[in-house]
Amino acid sequence: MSADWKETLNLPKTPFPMKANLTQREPLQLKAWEEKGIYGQILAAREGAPVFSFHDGPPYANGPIHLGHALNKVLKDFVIKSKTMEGFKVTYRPGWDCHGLPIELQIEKEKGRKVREEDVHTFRRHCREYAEKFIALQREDFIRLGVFGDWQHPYKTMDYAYEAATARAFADCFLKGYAYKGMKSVQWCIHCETALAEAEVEYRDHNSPTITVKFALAPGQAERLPDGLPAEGSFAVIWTTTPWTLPANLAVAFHPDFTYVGLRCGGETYIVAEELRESFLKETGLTGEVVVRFKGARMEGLRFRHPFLDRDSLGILATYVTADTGTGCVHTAPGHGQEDYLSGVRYKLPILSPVDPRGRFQAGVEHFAGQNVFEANPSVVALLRERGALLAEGRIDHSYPHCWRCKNPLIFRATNQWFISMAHEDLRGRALKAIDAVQWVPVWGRNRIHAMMEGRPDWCLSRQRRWGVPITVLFCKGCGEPVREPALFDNVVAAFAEKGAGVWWEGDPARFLPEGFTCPRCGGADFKGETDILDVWFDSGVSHRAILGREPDMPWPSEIYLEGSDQHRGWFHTSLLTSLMLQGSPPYRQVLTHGFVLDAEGRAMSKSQGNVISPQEAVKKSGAEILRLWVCMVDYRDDVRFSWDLFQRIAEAYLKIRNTMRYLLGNLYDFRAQDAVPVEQLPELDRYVLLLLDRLIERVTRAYREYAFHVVYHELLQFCTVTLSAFYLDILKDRLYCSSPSGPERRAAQTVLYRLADALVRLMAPILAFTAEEVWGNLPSRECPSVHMARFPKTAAVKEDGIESRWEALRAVRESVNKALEEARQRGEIGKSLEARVRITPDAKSEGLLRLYEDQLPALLIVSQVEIAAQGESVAIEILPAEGEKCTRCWTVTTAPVRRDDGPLCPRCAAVVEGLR
RNA sequence: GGGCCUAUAGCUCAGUUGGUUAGAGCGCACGCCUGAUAAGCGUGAGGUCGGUAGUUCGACUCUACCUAGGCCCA
Repeated sequence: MSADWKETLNLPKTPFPMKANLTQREPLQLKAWEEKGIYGQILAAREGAPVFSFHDGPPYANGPIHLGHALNKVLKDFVIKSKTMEGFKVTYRPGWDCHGLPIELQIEKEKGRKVREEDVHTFRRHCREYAEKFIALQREDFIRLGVFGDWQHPYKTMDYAYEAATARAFADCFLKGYAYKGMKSVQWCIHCETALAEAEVEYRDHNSPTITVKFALAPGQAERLPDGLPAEGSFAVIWTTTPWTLPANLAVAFHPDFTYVGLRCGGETYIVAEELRESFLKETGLTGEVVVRFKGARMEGLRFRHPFLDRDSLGILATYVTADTGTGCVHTAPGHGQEDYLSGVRYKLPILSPVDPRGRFQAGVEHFAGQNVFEANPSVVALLRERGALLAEGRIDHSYPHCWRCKNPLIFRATNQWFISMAHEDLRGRALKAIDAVQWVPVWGRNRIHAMMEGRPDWCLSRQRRWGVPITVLFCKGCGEPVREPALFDNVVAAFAEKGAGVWWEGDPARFLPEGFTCPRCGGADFKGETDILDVWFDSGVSHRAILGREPDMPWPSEIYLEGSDQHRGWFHTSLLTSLMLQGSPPYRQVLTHGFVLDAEGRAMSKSQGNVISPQEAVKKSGAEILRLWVCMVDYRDDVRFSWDLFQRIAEAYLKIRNTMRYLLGNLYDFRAQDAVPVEQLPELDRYVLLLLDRLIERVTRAYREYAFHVVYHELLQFCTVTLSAFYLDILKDRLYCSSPSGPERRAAQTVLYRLADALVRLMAPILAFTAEEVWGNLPSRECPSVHMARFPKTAAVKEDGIESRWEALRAVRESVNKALEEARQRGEIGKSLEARVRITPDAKSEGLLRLYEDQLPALLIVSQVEIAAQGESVAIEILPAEGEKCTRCWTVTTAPVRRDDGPLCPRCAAVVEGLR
């Protein structure tokens, strides 16, 4: 009768649960962290350490966070936690972007149109409260993800101190000569009498007149014309749906690469794009033949006569000219169209827009003064007909911009706006140079932002809005000159810092001028305040100035900016510009970008597609840890996919890592640091595994340094599954369970397990922030209260010649034996591998190795017996039933059983049991 | 329409300067174990490397075009 030997085995024991129960456990962990002030403790633990300056890009304080936010903040947390574990002191002060149109629109939506009548202070208070509400909401969600930072003191662009810093930054740009006031064409509602932002424009169908108009070639250009184009009686023919913009016409645009033709119709020659010749003839009912062909590029610089005004219209080139409608010659009024405006700027044309805010032509406009522009359309057509310039007219239904509020059609109107000049002090050139001084990850980010910087127009800073930082400029009422008195700005900034930017609208802003100030230009003493506010991109673009360099732990510049790749146009871009204006060099040394979160099919998530998954759902389902692991696993430099299927897979991978850690802990319940066996006394297998651990540490810490977090994931998981679970730990079971509890064999194994647990928990801590802490608390001993205060593990620098190649060969043998065992198992000859006896016939190459390790092979292969046969031609493996009797304690089959009343034991177990008495 | 980018097994990733039968983990299938047990182990099946054309003795790797998708513009 065999006894129950289980009592005599050292089976794993641990309070560390197999089931993670993350959704319940994480909130408790967060609470514990909060109670002991983990973030402050970490910083305290790094007192005196080198500082790694990290600056947070502020998300917009609107709406709950989505997966993109989660991706961004978790990546930042990886950086912060890993840099901290590298030994740096890393302060993380999160921020929020609070001003701007989206919040204004939300307030108008929530409170109705009446808020538009409210005074600016009440309105701004609504906006402020709205932003606060979402900051609180988003903050909770970010904290829930396990992101450490100074959540009690985030920066907000609406903080009084921040608003003051923004105003200071603008003032400096202005005083340095970068900011100027100029004209720009914007979408304008003549009913609401306001400029509209892109988000406020709705496209709906509209019925418009269409007219085909000829512009005569101005005289005296014969030598510049393409051969065959008559100097007299030639016309460029334009087509437009907005006749009323003709009084503002200043140019005719041609596509440089299109082929144009001169069409002889009666006595006149009409210039149209060749591709549109047929539709032109059809539209006008004319017949004609081609007399000349030339490229559009030939038209540049030619002059045409305005059809009813006494001025010329310039021939210009533009690649936005299309060949699907019209004539290929495009009527260009820089004051009445976005593209027209850009062309106007390029060709230095005036930005003519002789229309008042209510949509009426201004007094000086010949023929149409005082008329509403839409109502003026027929008058313009009539005048064209009268002058013989009208070749055709008709009507068209097309998509046209409308005001989202009053639903009326919009017009493009040039208005006065503040700009940052890209040319002043060679800002553009310096920006392009600065881009090359920054390290862009991935590298293509450099080309992306470089192209954007190269092609961008001057930065329009003005917004005709209320929720933002005012442009604090005063103009002399006498001569219109803006005041450049530094004391004005000092006063404004001081007032903002104390009471917020809202004070600009309290009373006369001229009160900020020094006593008795008069206009240096005309001596005037009356001043008028600017009413525009700053573009929100200016707010966030000066965050480096507002936040960095004010305390020693957050020096300027930031080591790194880390945001989505859309920020090449956004925050990276504006921050670079402000920094060059204010500091002369970039605000960051390195810029990392991540891609966007897509659905399972690789499509963008959108409400209309109904494929949106929220981080809140994910956290609720499986816990923040799994979401963090998702962020870690994917290569964020490209777009990343998210699906529940994938999420499930990650949860399983998590369990693998968790269980591996649990197993390590479970075998350390009776181990203390002083029980450790010196490395040189460890069995070779153990030393080999420590060597593999060294390799892992090297690879993982390098991956962290390179921000290649997906490599961390794969390395850790690979190590847990392949090296530990399937190899080392499986082999170790016998030694751990069956040896004498405090004997050298078991203590050696435990020494390694402890090293493994200690190293792995540190390596995974930046990613698995919750689980690592849980493991840390279950280690036999720890050097600090939190794993997040600890450092990354050091390699033990195990150096042993040949150990690796020998063990790789042994593992190859193990693989072959496993195959053979499986075959035997399939044949029903054996069940578990301990029932087997393995006969290996070595070849010349392997014999030495096998004989050298002969006595270790049964343990290594987890079989009962191994026999090395005489050398053969090639390696052969035979599986036979093990000979002898099964040890009732360790289940190996032994040929030398020790017979006892309570069943046979193998000699090892007999000795151990004896020792236990 | 333009700029930048992506495309390797069902999923997440490796694939060095172009050089043998393209790798791993997960998942899946089948089996073992029942002393990590809502665990552990083993074996196996999965890929015309998005498509087409080219350069080359040779292309997942280089070039062009195309397709699908992403971000930013227009």
